[in-house]
Amino acid sequence: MDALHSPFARKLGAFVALSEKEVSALDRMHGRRKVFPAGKDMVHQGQTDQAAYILASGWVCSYKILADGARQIVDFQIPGDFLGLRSVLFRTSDHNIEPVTKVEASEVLVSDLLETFSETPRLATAVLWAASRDEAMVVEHLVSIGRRDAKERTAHFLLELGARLKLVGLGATSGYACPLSQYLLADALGLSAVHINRVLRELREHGLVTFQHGQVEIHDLDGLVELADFDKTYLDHDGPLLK
Amino acid sequence: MDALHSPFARKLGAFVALSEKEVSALDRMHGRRKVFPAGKDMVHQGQTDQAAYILASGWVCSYKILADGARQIVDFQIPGDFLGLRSVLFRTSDHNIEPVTKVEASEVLVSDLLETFSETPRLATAVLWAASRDEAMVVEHLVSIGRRDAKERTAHFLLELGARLKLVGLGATSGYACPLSQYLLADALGLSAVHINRVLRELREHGLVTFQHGQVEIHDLDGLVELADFDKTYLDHDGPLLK
DNA sequence: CGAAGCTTTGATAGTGGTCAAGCCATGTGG
DNA sequence: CCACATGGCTTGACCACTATCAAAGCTTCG
Repeated sequence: MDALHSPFARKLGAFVALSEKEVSALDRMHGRRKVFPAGKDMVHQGQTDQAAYILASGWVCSYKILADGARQIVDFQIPGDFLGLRSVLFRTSDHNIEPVTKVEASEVLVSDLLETFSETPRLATAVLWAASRDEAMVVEHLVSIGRRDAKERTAHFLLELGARLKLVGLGATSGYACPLSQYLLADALGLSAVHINRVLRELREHGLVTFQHGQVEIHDLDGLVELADFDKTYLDHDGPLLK
Repeated sequence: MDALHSPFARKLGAFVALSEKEVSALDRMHGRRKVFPAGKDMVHQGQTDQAAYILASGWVCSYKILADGARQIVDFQIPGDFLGLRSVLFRTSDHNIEPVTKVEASEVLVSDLLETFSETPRLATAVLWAASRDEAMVVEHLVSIGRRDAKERTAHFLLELGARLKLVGLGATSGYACPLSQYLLADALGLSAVHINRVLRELREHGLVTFQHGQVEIHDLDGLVELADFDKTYLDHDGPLLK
């Protein structure tokens, strides 16, 4: 597989223009490749010593369960995303990770990671840039749940997901394939599955987006962006930010 | 001032047992001290090149404003907390920072920070540990807003704040001084100020907590912890985790 | 073919928002 | 020293958004 077309390289390439040397350093960072079946937790709350992974294919979600059984999904990870970078460095995991689909992921050893960073510092910048973007997304997610109503929140979510997928070559501004059930959407957006269903219908009836049969089709990008108060700079990644 | 009693040293000391050498290295990291008046933004969304600070006294909040004027507070920072660590390293700030009270903060130069880290690596561990805890708190905040009702959410918030304050010597498990208005609480918890008021009354009437005249008094810790589904390990920091 | 999971829709109810008004404390200016 | 303005707190009335409960249709899969 051409490394430049691996989701991870594509994503980092959007931040930092990568030389051949850097791309091959990226490759060497990947350890053993593992496969996880859908639905069976990869990591549990309180688990220690788990590895870090780079997602090669498939989607996973990170979530927490409350005492009353309610679940809140904090984030989804898609191909090219890092998994458990922070928990491997500093703490036992404080959340669960579950594959949404069948997942392929490369294990990353901390030692390899650090070595790569010291040899090719621009990669360190790129990885930290990506991590920082992930964090900003959690914050945006918090804002969404706190201050946007169900329709705005759903619109924002679908737009953001689209932007992320486009970055790794898995989607276009016109739409993308999305394996999430309405239950998963509900747990991510802090809503009930029933209500998500109604909201999706409304968005569809207003000619904004369609989400059916695992496919998101964006029919009115500007309308969605306005509804969601979406930061368009997320969408405009024509070239690397750092040459 | 005895450095061990500075909030920042106290906080890091809860993670890593600090030697005298490390404490003095911490001191040297502090740059010029600045004072900010309450209510006037220190940092705006989109601003670049702002400095990082360590809060010496006073409280600040980090927030975002939506197009319709709604505000979501992402986090409060209290003495001993780092401010803008991440945005100074990687990006223009994507949120605003406003002092809740008059604030004193020491500027931290990235160069000094990195130098300190390479000379006393255990401090790097401690700082990153603290940063990682802050991130975990944002996630917990997300979970709260997404899946806890107003009463649980408020209880959780007051407990967490208490735990954080205790860590830097500004509170006890029985209560603490808290300069937040009900409007600020509302914007942090994703509720309206009116509703916050009702919730606080309920919590008071149930004999759980009192929050009046800038003072939080915890009357029934166990009851609160159970109501909020609060992770008690936050509370139990008798000694450093890393000797 | 039956089971299981996901989607869809209706009916009902509750949590929390909005609007409005009054109260209290503080601070400022006359 | 009083009058007024300001900002925060408190309460009531009303209503909207979203949850919950229930049931039915659709797919997928063994």
